[in-house]
Amino acid sequence: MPKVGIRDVAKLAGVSTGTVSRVLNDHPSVTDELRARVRSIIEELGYTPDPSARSMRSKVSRLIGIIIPDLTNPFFSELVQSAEQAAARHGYNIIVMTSFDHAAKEADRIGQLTSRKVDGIILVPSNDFHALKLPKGLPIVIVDRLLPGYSGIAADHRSGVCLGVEHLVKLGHRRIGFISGPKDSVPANDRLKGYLDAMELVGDGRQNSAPPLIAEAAFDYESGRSAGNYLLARARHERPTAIFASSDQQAIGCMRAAHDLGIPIPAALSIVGFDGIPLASMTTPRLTTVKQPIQEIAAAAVAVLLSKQDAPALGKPLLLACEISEGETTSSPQPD
Amino acid sequence: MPKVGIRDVAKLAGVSTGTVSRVLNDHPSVTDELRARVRSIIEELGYTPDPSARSMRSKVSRLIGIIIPDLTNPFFSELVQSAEQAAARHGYNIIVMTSFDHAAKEADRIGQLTSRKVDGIILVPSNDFHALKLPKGLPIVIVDRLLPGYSGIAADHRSGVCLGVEHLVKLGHRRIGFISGPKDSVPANDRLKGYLDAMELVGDGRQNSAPPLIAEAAFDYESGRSAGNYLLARARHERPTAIFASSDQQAIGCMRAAHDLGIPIPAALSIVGFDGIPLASMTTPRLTTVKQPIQEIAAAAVAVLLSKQDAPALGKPLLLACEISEGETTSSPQPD
DNA sequence: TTGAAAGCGCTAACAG
DNA sequence: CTGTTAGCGCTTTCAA
Repeated sequence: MPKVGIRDVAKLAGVSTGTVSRVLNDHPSVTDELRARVRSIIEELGYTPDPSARSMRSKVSRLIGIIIPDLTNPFFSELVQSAEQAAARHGYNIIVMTSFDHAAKEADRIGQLTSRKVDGIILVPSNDFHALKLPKGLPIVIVDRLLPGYSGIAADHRSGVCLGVEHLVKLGHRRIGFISGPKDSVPANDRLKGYLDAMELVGDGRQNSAPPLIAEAAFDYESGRSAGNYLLARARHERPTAIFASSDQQAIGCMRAAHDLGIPIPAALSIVGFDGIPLASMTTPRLTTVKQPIQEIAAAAVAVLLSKQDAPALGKPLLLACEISEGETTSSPQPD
Repeated sequence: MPKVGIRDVAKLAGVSTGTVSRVLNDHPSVTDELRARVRSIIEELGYTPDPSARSMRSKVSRLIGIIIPDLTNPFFSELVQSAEQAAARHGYNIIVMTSFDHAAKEADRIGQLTSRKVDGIILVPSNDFHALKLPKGLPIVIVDRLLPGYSGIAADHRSGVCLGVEHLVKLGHRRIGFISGPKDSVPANDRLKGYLDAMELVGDGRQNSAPPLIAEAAFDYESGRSAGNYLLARARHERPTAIFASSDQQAIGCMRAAHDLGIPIPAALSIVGFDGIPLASMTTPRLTTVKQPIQEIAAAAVAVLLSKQDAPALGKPLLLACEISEGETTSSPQPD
């Protein structure tokens, strides 16, 4: 089968290759009649334009690159999946790359994507990221881990966490612990701010001399477990009656810590997580969590890229609202 | 900055574009001296060849497509990540696509990848997959869900499950329940065979009149939970003392079922899962599971593709060994 | 071993 | 509105 090219179509339709090309690209200046004829021939021949040739001439590859720190993280895999769907709706495909939170690898990947001539990049910056040198001319949108000085798209972590903590407050909790993320992470700090916002309204209900109710940790399970142990290993009257964790994985680790200490959930301890990954609904008991609008974030990122309005380098980030997903790890506190 | 092309390099090096091209492609017939000179100029100019132009002439895109049913499934996301790494080591990039277990979408995606001129496709076929019409000439390797009549690469599910069940047997279990996967799934059936293999050696220790110890289910959490309820909702003497689940998610669902029925794990019920996803080590108690060699599978798939030896259409599948990962959900059975 | 030159399949001026 | 034509940046004969 001698591969069918644009000239075959042109010949059979009795038009020039130029016209076929214009039909292909939905150029307005083609008679409806011709357009129809060409379309049917294309159909008949099963012709598909060669993307390389196209990209070479037009500087458009219909390819979007997405770089994330770790695909094993359910949050990111859902992000990628959502981006893939959004892109597919526009005839775009996705090249995925993993940076493993390694700035050098990340820079390399950006270079690869640039030379591949992708039409845009969705980037979740690595944590040890410092000087981002964005290849200019290439639209790039920062997602989730917003960088100070760059605009981007993310969930509104601050108000989301606030929402979750307020939920606990409404249930009657006052001594509410917080497991934060790594302190050099922008989203982690936003989440911390959300916690502080909420706590300011109610006071934290503990003596000034009492140990702090905030534990810093990485976002993973083990760190959450350690942080949970730290927060819970104290006398009952100064132990938090509820804990808000900055990630679902942390929350689940914290559940483990509580379990090992013989603290029943939610009877003696309420726990709320953050992220809303599938995992959250597979724990026993099911985790109450603040759900990030992952699909919306991905769709917005793709939309920005396709609209060619390369994200204004210093504009305001687009923040999307979270919502609470109630599970079985929250209840009113027991009287002391 | 006027983009640097191959002629710039050629000019500066005082050679022809042909020579530069040959250096780029490691063509043997270039003097070491020239090769060195050209290389240094390339370095100096920071020249990177245009993949589109390259691909157009040479029919090589350095792109690999990977189609999976669902990126949200941790098994697949790890597979994709591993493939990405393996590909990157060879200068290849990955285009991901999700089929959502939808045969039509899958066919469409295969078409897209074909017209993108990817150098190969890694395919985890959708479940409602029937007639796969593989575009010939395009290397494609079937992974995980092997298709009868096609060769491919997968974990050795059968012997893996056998391993897990034998582990239970060694602990002293005889009444071992099994949660199978959907019956039209090849891997699910392989896993079932592994269970039967192992049980044949020991007998299943139940009266012939007793209800069967096998429950069919989808691979997800909720299905595992239902199946667990089914297997456990019976009198103690005919209830299994151990359950092997065909997936970790099922196993976790089953843990939930046991919990709700007040059956302590592992004291009154041992559970073993299958897959070895990160999730398995985040449950309380930690899940004992049979781990698939995901990285090896991905690496092998990429290797097959790059070696251009398009997987022999009817050859024998390559089966990679699983290993057991011991958690806290298994122990010897309590005496009745 | 190297250079010269002919395209790969398509798009985008430029005419008409 | 449509046809003609000149390349896009590279690889690859074909000669030298």
